[in-house]
Amino acid sequence: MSVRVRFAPSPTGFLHVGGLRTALYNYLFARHHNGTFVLRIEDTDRTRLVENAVENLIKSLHWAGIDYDEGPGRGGEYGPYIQSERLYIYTEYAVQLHQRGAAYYAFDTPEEIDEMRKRNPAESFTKYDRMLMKNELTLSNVEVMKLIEAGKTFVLRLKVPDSTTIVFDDLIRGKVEVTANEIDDQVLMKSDGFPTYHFANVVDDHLMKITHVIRGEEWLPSTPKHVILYDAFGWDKPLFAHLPLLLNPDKTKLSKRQGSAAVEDFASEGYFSDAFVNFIALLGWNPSADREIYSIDELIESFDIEKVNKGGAVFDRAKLEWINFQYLKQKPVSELTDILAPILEAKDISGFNTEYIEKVIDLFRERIKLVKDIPEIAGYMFVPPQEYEPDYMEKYWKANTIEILKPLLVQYKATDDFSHSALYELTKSYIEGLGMKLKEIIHPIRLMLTGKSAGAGMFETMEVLGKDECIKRIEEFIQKKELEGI
RNA sequence: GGCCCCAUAGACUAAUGGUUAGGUCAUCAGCCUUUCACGCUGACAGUAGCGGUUCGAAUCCGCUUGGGGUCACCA
Repeated sequence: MSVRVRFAPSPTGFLHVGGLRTALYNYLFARHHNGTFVLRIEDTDRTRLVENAVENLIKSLHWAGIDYDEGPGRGGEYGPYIQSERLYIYTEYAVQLHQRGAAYYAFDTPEEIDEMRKRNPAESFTKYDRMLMKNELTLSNVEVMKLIEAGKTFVLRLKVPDSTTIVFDDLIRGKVEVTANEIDDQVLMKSDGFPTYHFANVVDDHLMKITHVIRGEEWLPSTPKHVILYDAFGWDKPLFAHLPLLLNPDKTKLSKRQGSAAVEDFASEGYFSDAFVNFIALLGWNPSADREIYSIDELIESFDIEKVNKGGAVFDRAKLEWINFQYLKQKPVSELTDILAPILEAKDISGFNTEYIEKVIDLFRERIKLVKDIPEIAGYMFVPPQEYEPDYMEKYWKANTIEILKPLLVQYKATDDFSHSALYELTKSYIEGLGMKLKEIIHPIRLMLTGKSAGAGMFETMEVLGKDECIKRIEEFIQKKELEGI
């Protein structure tokens, strides 16, 4: 039987990083087994619907390079893939489940249920008390009919079997056991006619022939309810695999409160999607541990759901940045230019051709974390420095600096070869001829050209900046200094 | 609190009964040097605790401790 897995997010906002990891593992599993990866939208909570959430979800998945075989916008023979379009299906199966005696109708109002829960505040577990509430088990058939005819709303509840033990196998955790007494009579169909997650997810996974349910660990406690449903319908169960959670630095479930948890934020911050996926993949699983950088094909090739860790993994930004940097070093410069160009444009920096931008990128790619850092760290490559670091000035600008510089400037003007190696030779022989060290002149030059103490190699920077620009900046700086001197 | 899950250094992980417990990030130090980075070299640092099984335990079992998840007409 061929493998079929699904990613089933609810469209309540943006794709969560944890959601992306779940999607990724499903994707890796499907591709590894030449199976099918389904995207299903679980939008059965009408109170939490968010505009454009589905589009955002798909956009983020697309950014990450995770493509699905069946789902919204793509079709497939088990559609529709949006649960709100499948209501007639759930209704049908709800009736069937009721006929099998595995579920019952209940007429309690939310207030009555609240009251029931408050009745035993000391109780550690406030299960729906099926024998004390208003439902089919406590009312006569006549009373039930009356309530329905009176237009009273009702829900369908799962009739959890008494005193049995629910057992299921988890691919990652092994055998999990829960006694049925601990399980609540879960609402399956809400009074608005929509199914709850628990019901819709079981019906859909069955109808969509899902073979492996790979989802976050937060679903582990409700899995016994799902198992009861499969058994009540007499359906084969899929295999379950509950992934460890992604954690905040304080070990709680990864949330937006502690830094970013939305995939699109990382995209807009400028992380590379392949680097991000690489990083996420290694949170909870590692193909071998002898290296950190893996292509998506390598991840697919070696993915093994049974080797996924059980414990939660802290999302560590420092490691993300390091991995992103490894990709940054390797990327073709054209790809980086495509990223930088619009950023420059947004900052009203224009008039630079691609060739120049590429040179700037190569000069700085090992000095930045993200491409978007370039305008900040290397703004002087595009606009002459507006200010000069006082400390740096203090340290390297001496009373005689201008006198030393002037003859050198003449030589710079005279040379036709403004390559970094030629500049190096020229400068070095000049300064050593004065009995000085190279660094004694490099710092003043850096100051005049960039205003900053930190930057790329000086002569490399000069080469990229170009002869005209360098001379212009030096002359203007000297002029200004001399004016100040008067 | 009940139930469930989990536990290798600050973080991510490897080692599925036999290794001086390996790698990576972070941190620290040194080297390189033209500043900042990169790079290179090295260092620090771990099997939560206690019992048991075994010739032998990070690995299997139990207890304790710690952490997390979950207990809705949310997913």
